[in-house]
Amino acid sequence: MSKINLPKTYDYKGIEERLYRWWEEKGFFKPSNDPPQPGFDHSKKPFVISIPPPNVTGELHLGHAMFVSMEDLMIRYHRMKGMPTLWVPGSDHAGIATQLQVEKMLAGEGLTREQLGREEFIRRTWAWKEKYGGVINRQIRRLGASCDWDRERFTLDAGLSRAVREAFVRLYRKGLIYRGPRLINWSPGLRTAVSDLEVEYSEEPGRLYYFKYRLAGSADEFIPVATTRPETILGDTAVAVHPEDERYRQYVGRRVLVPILNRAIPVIADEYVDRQFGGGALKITPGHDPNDYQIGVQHGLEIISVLDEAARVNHNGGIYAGLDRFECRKKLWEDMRAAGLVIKEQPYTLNVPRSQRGGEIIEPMISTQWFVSIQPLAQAALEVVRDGRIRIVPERFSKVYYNWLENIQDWCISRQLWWGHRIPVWYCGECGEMTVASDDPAACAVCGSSKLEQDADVLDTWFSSGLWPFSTLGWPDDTPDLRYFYPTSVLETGYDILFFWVARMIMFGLEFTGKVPFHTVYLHGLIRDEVGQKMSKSKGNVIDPLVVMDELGTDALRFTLLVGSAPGNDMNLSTKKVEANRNFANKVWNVGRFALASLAQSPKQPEGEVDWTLADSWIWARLQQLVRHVERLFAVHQYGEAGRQIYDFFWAEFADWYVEIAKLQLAQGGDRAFYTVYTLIRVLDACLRLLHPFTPFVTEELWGHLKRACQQHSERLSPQGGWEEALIVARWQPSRADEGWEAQKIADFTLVQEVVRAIRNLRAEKKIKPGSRIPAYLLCGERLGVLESQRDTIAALAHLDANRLRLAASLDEKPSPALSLVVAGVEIYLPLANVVDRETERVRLKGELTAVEAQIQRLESLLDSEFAIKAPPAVVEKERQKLAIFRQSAEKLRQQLSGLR
RNA sequence: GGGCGAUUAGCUCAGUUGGUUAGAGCGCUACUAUCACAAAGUAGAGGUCACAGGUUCGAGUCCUGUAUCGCCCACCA
Repeated sequence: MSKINLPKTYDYKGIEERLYRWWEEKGFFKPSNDPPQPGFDHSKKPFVISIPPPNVTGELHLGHAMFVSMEDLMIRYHRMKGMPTLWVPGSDHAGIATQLQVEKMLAGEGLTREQLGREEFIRRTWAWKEKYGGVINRQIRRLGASCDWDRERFTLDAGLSRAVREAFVRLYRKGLIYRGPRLINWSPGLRTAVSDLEVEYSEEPGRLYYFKYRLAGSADEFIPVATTRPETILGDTAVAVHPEDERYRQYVGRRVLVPILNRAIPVIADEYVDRQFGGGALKITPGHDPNDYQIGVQHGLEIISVLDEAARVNHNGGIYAGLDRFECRKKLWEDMRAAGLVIKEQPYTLNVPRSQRGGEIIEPMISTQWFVSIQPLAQAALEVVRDGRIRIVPERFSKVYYNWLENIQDWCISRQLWWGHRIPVWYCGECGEMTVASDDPAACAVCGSSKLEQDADVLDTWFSSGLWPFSTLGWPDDTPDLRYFYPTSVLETGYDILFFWVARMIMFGLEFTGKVPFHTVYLHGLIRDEVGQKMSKSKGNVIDPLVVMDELGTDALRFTLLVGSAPGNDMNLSTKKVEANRNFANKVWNVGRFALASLAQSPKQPEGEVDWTLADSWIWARLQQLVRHVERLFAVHQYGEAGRQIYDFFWAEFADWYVEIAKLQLAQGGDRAFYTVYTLIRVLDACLRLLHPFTPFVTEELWGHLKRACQQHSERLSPQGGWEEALIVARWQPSRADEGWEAQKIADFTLVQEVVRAIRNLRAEKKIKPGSRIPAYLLCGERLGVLESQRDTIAALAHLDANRLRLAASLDEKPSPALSLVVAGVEIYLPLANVVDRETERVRLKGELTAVEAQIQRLESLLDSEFAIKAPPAVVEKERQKLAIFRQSAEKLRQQLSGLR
């Protein structure tokens, strides 16, 4: 092998960064057809993805690595297909997460945000964002993300803030946003409202407390009631019983006394009450329980809040005012026990609502907040998926989506935070009326007073994320980007944010642009550790993608994530898998080295006509099949399966077989060598194109070497249409239909493979010295022509002595003594007297014969059944042929057996 | 309570228009420093495709049911 200056192992270090910088500097990440550029053509259909904006506070984790890999795959594929592609990057201001982060930093300085004041706190948060906010997107670059960084957006930047205000004002004017007191989920630690989605329920051991609700004006009558949260007794405004419950019917309409407080409240009847549970009666706390709230509203009950914003008991709690909710629970229960009101308590499994963010226990509370009337939006969002204008992949998630939207509650969008989009509503100090405006108003819209104060709350982070696909393209302005790139093509993300984000984008997209924001939703699964557990710092099972990229290369990580699981299915990741794919990258690299070295020694031009070998034709035919499969799989979003097939073809067929045969063909020199190099180059080039969306770095690097070497060598080696500037912008390998000759070549080559494998197998079994050249007879029957033409190949691959290799249709006198075997109807004899033991051979051949006879029997009965009549003729014919070959084989095995005697 | 997914080799997983000998990687066994690659090569062992029915000429694949595990939604105090 001539010297080529490529290292023996693929060394991604250095290559990845260099290539990424080069791609970016060259502008390859920008759409090939860009509205601001001269020659822009509006009629060309673009392919567009909006990135799921990672939290600006974030550090790269495998979830990011997953979506970046998947989206970059789609983007690179469509770019190579020649579509103008745009991948809009950005990040999310992540209200709560960021605010907590900055507060933590301040705490280090002994400061609180209250001490700083709102304005200064926000200034500090921006400073923090400028300093650390770029980390996540630098990490995303390392994955090879080919986003148009010139279009990078941040949910809190000026343009997007304007979009948020505009959206709010439009919804408000349409009557779809309202403000009012409602029972909401309150996070006492964060001191803010959160939406239903931000509450997670966890099963935890707790207690169920039974106690007496005494009837007013009666010394001994009481109704037994059970609760899991005794402190809420302070806010009870009724006791409910089932209307048909004989035990308590008599009490309905009378009044009972709230323990300790001795407030008199009514006994009401409601069918909601489960007679079987607890004492069969239900205390009603409309101020602190969602179900009780419903009942309270229906019955016109008083609603009493007993907790303040830190979940301490407020003035309504009488003597308990000022106590923390859990202290109160204890104290009140003790007092009730002392008062003889306690019946019993028992262990009980609770479903505790906890904050998705801090993990603290959420309190349902009455609070004045802003809400979106979600019904009309949800209806529209349901329709577009039902009628197929948006397709969700995998399809099963459509059902989940429907189910959620059909049961959706109004969305609480106000948060009592400082970091975020401030609600564009001003309250007049004179007349008290609201002014809702997209631009800061100078005066009250009602009375004209300038004494205005803006609402202190900010919007839920997901409100701005919901606008992302179009706000990033310039909405509410009618920009060229918006006109050309919207609606986007695919929205790709994890199924865990289907509700948080995807559904809201669909609702907002339809509402504000009148169009679906994307046509396809592709949902990937979550990444877990080797044994299927969620990765978490406390478990210590976290795999850091940055470390993996450092140690095994970006391509290896990407390929693993892309090929490791089916769409929507979770994936268990282990570094073992990444190692295997690192090995694959290395395999690609080394096939490349081989091709380049071969090229260096090849004749410049052929002198005669093209004369393809069987191997040449075979690999080409198989490549065409592969390209067609990949094309079909991509069309149905089966990217993993496509990658797997490319992997298998590349390794098990191209590298293991074609490259080995190429070595023989190259040794022949002349035109044979030239056309072998040509085939190597063409197939390698095609594979690099197919692999590029999966493993962009190794393919680009190798392709660059290949291109330069070919250009120096010969015009004849250029791909059709010439060499493109870079693989990232090269044409996707076109798929073409078979021309008719392929099936036979594949069948012929498969026979060669079978013969070679059979001989190798027997050699290994008989412990014949590896590499030693041994004699052989091949009795080929009607296959003589094919095998004769592959004589040298077979001899070399099976380590036969070419001078003592004899091929014939048949022989009257069989070689003996000899090891013998039959494969696909071909008889093979290895006349090696020293290893032949007649008895062992007899046993071995008998075993073979039994196996073949079993197959014959199976096929005979199959072909004798209705199968022969009802199955498609082609399928039946295939089985007939198999049977014929098995019969041949059986016949020959019998001969061999008798020859042993 | 409702819904979804998974169940295939020792382990981790593919297997999407149903086609008759079920694949990969890792691990395992034997052999191999030969010249693209030892991060490799060659050969091999290893599976009643969770279970029970059904549809079909034919089921890992479609239907029904069961079991186990996991997830989502709802939230009976």
